[in-house]
Amino acid sequence: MRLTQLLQDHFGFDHFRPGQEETLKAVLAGQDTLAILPTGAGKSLLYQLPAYCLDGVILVVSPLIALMQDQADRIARQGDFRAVVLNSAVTAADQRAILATLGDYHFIFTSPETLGRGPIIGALRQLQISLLVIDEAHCVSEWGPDFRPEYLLLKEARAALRPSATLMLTATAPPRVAGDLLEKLGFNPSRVRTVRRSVNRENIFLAVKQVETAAEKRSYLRELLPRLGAPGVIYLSSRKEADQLAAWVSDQTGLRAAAYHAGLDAIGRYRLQTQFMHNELDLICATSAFGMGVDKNDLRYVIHYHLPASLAAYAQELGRAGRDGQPALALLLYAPGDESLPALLNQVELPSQAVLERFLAGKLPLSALGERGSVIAFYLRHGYSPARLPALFAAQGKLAQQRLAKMVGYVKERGCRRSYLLTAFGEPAHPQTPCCDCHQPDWQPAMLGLQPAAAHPRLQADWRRQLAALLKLAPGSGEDR
DNA sequence: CGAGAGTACTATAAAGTACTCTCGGTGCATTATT
Repeated sequence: MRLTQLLQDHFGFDHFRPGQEETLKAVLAGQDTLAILPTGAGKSLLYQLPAYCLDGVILVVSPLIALMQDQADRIARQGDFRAVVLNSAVTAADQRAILATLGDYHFIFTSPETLGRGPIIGALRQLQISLLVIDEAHCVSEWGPDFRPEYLLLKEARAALRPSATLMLTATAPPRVAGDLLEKLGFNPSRVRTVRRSVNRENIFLAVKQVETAAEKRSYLRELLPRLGAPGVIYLSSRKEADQLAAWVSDQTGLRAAAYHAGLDAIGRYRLQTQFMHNELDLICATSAFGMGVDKNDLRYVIHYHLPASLAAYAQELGRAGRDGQPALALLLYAPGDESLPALLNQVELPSQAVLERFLAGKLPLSALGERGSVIAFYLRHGYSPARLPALFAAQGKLAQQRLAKMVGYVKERGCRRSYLLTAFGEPAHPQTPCCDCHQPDWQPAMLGLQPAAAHPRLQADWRRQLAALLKLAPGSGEDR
């Protein structure tokens, strides 16, 4: 078989991983394809290998510019192809030079925002795009109108570029998200080939711990974390609380913890990721900023201190545990009322129907709407008729509500969490052993095969005093607060 | 929206009350007026 030959010759593998061959065949036959494959399934191969068969440029749209250069470098290092990056990190002079010689490249990596800007589409239109790749395609649905609206302009970009085929890649997309993203990209879903592998991760035990207060969450963690092993991740929905929890965990358990969120600058992020990769940290307390591009396959647990806004987001985040196939734990801590924060964020991020009506009636200037005003302005600037806006935002708001309800349903589930998750993703229920806390309410880390973390030289809890001694300061004189 | 922190007030001073304020996530892209 020719594909397998290419795989051997250029990548050194004997066999495709599940879903890869089916996706490649569809793409090479010119079919628009949505590939929903779990993490670690080798997604970049899905657009690298076609380069050996197709003439023309492969255009990859990806959400994080921080990862683009790395992706391009990796392809260039493999040898046979020229890859280039176009985004705001590229100087204007370099951009001009690249645009003038765009035909020399086999791979072009860019962001939806850059793609949506004038001259680049024009230059790309002169080329034959053999494959348009939309990486992390669930972002089209999740980041829809409010967060990164340029994702909705991909529909027009695709129409303008007329690629021979489009390949959409994601690790998690329940049927509703899949349908929504296809629609937002202007596809007729029935004419798109969907390759879907199960979201089930058999080595991950699923559990929810219901408590009454935040204090109970902490005392539970103090008891649990030392028995879980390392490394692990705790997700929170606020930066401040991530900072606080990291400090508290370090103090209370001696585990080496740090906080990761968008408040860190690029250097701080890089430093933390590197330390974590080298196992110089036991756990990271993170917001949703942590994830994409984190390539650590030995996470023993993913704990959610707060409720994610959707089951898709939860599946994405918990799926980062146990990529090595070894036992891992996905635990969600829940206190009554935890759903109010995601509910609020859902509500706040979109202009309300009442506000929209008053704006459309000319009774409210955009300038009075703050950030929501700029979202409205964005769509008007891009040719959306004002009359379409209420429906666009109403649909998004409803979708967000429904997603959150599914997430709450997971917490309340009594029968089998795994089956709940699977059915939400359109798969048959499938309990297993070990499975989840519904079947094993008295589960313990050791029963799951999780071992306590190796002890590391404990950080001195009273470093302040030690430092004072070192500096020969009188006790207390160095104290702030 | 609504919880929790912070401030002002009172007027023996201290501590309690009422109030106002702040926050609550993700990342592209930024290029200029008095």
